[in-house]
Order: sequence, then C-alpha cells, then structure tokens
Amino acid sequence: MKEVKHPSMEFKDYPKPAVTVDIVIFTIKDEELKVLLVKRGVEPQKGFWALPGGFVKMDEALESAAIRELEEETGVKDVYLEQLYTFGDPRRDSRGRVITVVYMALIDSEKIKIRASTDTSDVDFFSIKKIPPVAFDHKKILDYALKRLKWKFEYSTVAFSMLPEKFTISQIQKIYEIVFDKEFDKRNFAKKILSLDILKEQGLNKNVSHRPPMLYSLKADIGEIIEII
Amino acid sequence: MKEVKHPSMEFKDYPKPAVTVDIVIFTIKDEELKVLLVKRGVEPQKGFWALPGGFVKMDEALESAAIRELEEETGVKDVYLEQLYTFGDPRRDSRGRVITVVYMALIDSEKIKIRASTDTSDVDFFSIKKIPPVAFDHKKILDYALKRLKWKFEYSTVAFSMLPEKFTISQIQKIYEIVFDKEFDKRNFAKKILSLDILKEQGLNKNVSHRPPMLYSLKADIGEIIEII
DNA sequence: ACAAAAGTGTTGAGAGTACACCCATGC
DNA sequence: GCATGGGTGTACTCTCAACACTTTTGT
Repeated sequence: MKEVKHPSMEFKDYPKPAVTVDIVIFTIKDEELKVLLVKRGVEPQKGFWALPGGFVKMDEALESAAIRELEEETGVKDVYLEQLYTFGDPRRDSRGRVITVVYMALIDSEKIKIRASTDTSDVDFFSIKKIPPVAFDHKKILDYALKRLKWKFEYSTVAFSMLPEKFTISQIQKIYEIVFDKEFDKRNFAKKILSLDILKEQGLNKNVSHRPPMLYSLKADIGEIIEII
Repeated sequence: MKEVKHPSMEFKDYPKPAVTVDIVIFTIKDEELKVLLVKRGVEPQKGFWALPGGFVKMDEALESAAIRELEEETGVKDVYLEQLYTFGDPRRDSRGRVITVVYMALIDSEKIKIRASTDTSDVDFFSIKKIPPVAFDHKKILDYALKRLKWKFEYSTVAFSMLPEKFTISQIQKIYEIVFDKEFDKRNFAKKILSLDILKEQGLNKNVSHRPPMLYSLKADIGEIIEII
C-alpha cells in the first residue's frame, strides 16, 4: 500500500484523471458583484453556462494555465489571481474522471475587453445574485469562491485590484458594500482605510458636479496584496 | 481556444498528468510540533524522506484518497483533515508530470499506531525544526503547510483535534505555545478560551502530584471546527 | 515544609461603533 | 440657490495585554 504497489509497473501505465483549470473571474459592474461565465458550445451540457476553463497542458504550470485562460476570455493580464481549491469528485463530469483546480481572479471591469473573436452572446458577466443554471458542479464552486472572496476582503487589500489606478475612498467603500451586501459608515470606513497607511494622495478629481474628492493610489504595487490582520 | 479545441477529438485522447494526494500529518510529541515522513523505497529519490501520499484511484474522491493514505500510515481515522493546496509545477517530479493535491491532518499522537506491517525505520515523525532533506518539492509543501497551520490556529478550534477527549487548559496552551513557538500569559489564555463557551467541565484530574486541574471536553463534536473570528 | 502546577482579577491602551453637520462644485 | 456627493470628530464600548499571588496536592 505504499506509493507504488508494483515496482515493476511504471506510473505512466495507470489510468489517469484529466486535469482542468477553471477560473472564477469576479468584477464589479453596474453596482453589482459579477462573475464571468461562458456558454458551452460542446457536449456534455452544451448550451449551459459554465466557468471559463480548460485542460492543463502537459508542460504548463497550473497558474500559467489559469493566466492563459483568463487572458483568452478577458484580454486582461496582471490581475489578482489566487488558487482556491481543487474539486475532484469522481462523478462531477459525465465524460469521465476530471479533476479541476479552481482559481479566483479579481479584475477592474474597465480593463476588460471581451475578445473580438469571441461571439459575445457566448460570454457574459452575471450578477452573483442571479446565476443561471450552470454546468457540472460549478454552482458549488461559485458558492465556495464567494465565501473565500468575502473572507479575503476582511483581512487583505485584494479589493483594490478591482479598481483603476487612481480611486476615491468612496469607490473602495462601494466595493466593500457590494461584496458584503451591506452599508458601512462613511466616517468609520475612511478612518480605517487611511489608518492602514497604504494610500498615497494623488490630487483632486475636478471632473465632478460636487465637491471634488481626493484621488488615491496604492503605495505598494498591485501585485503585493497586504494582509491587514 | 475554448474548452475543447477539436470537437472531434475526445478529451480522453490527450496526454494527462498523473494526480497524487500527499498529506502533511501534524502532531505534538515530546513538546514539539512534528510531521510524519516516510522513507521512499523506490526511485526516483529512493532513500529520501517524503510526505506520505499516493496516486488517486480513478473512482476515488480526493478526500477519500487522503483518508486512505492517512489510515494506512497511522491507523487513525476520524481526524481533522483539510485540503490545503495543489502543487503542479511541470518539473516537480522527474518521472513526468505529476500534480499533487496536498491535505493537512492534525492528530493526537496518543492515537497513532504506526502499522505493524510497516518497517518502523521507514516511517517517522520529525520535528518541524529539524526536517531532513526531503524528496521533490516537499520542503516547499511543508513550509506552506506550517504557515496555514498557524493561520488556522488563530481563528478556529482545530488545535483541539490534537488532544485527547478530555484535556486541561494548560494542555491547550502548551499546544498553542509549541505551534507559535512563543509563550502566552496563563491568565489571559484561560480567559480567552473559556470566554469562547465551547468547553464542558468534566471533573478534576486527581492523578497528579500538585493541585488537580479541571478536565474539559469540547461541547461540539470534534468534526465541527468552529471559526472563532 | 517544599515542590509543582492550577487558578484567578484589575488596570490601561487601542480598536471598533454609533452618530450629524458643513463644504465645494456644477447647474 | 439648490442638488450632489465629499469630508470630518467625539464619546462609548469592548477587546487585548500586562502583571503576581494564593491554592491544592504528593512526597
């Protein structure tokens, strides 16, 4: 019962599961938290919406596969990307054994360019509150990803990766309010964010029809997600 | 560039990576945090210590594989088990592409029975501070697991799964002190643990040569790990 | 009586929460 | 001058950290 039962038998001879990478791409759009889904063009579950993903190539790292899929669907690189969990129930895919490593990406919706070559009816963002029927166990994956997203929001600065380079305090607050689906006190929120000492002032935004708000940028590079616990 | 490039080609025809499950089994023994390693009896890296693990069977869930490996090595079932991360660098195993799903288990060292059929020189617990050279990328996996263990200790009750059913406050404190490698104030520690309201008094332990301590048990079942944040 | 570990309370600092008014701009 | 969001301070509560002496038992 050790790692290899029959030393004479190469591990290459065993039947192997297929391995895919799926990505839960979160963004904020129209004041809602949304995820990107693609309509399946092939069986099984053809016509169902599903998470973007694909098979891992033999010489490709898991994260590289996730980055590749992400760029193929959204045209976006350099975003926050995190491995979430690996789902491997033997019956999750009717084609046979498919194990999927799930990643979560957070992107600024302004940066997204759904690829020109993609039929736009086949790719869309859905509000997390109005998810259509999805293929395989992708509902379970989405539920898990949402839990992890909220969790991550509490103790890190990942939220900033859903904003443009310069942003206002109220833009950050809006994102937190959308993700947690509740409102926060403006004074307490600003106090807390500013006390973290992670923002640089970037001058006033004059193009508004009210008192111009201060613009901020992150002191750290977007890649450096800070744990604020 | 969608999920299946050539609809005429079944996914079964693609070359596939092998998938293994490895387990980081933590326990407290001799006042140290230890992990179980097994000596590899086969190439590659024969003779090196490595995490226990093995290939995932085609009809076996990932967690079932982890439970099976765990029981094979320690004879223990019903322990805390959590999926940690999936490592899939294309070069992590010289035999070819091997993706490993890593689980973490926490067990009470009193419950362990290294299997009789196992040559005991091939299986041992190592202090986390004195890890020998290990095979593959297992050092990286161990470092990651330790980070996650500490993190989990901070906001949940997983620590209790390394204790017998009845235990004293100072036994819990000792475990926290070993894991975080620092001392805590006895009064503050007891106050915090008791304020969580998760313990039941179980009478005094009279078999000691000093003031008998109160024994406690968890109110919830061991399976229910409580998040204390 | 002594050794060993158990048990227990107070104080101060810092963080989180609740709460309301004036400000700068475009129209 | 009005509509729209921006910006700001105080008081209370609660949690966390620091800190030392008495108690119970076995030998």
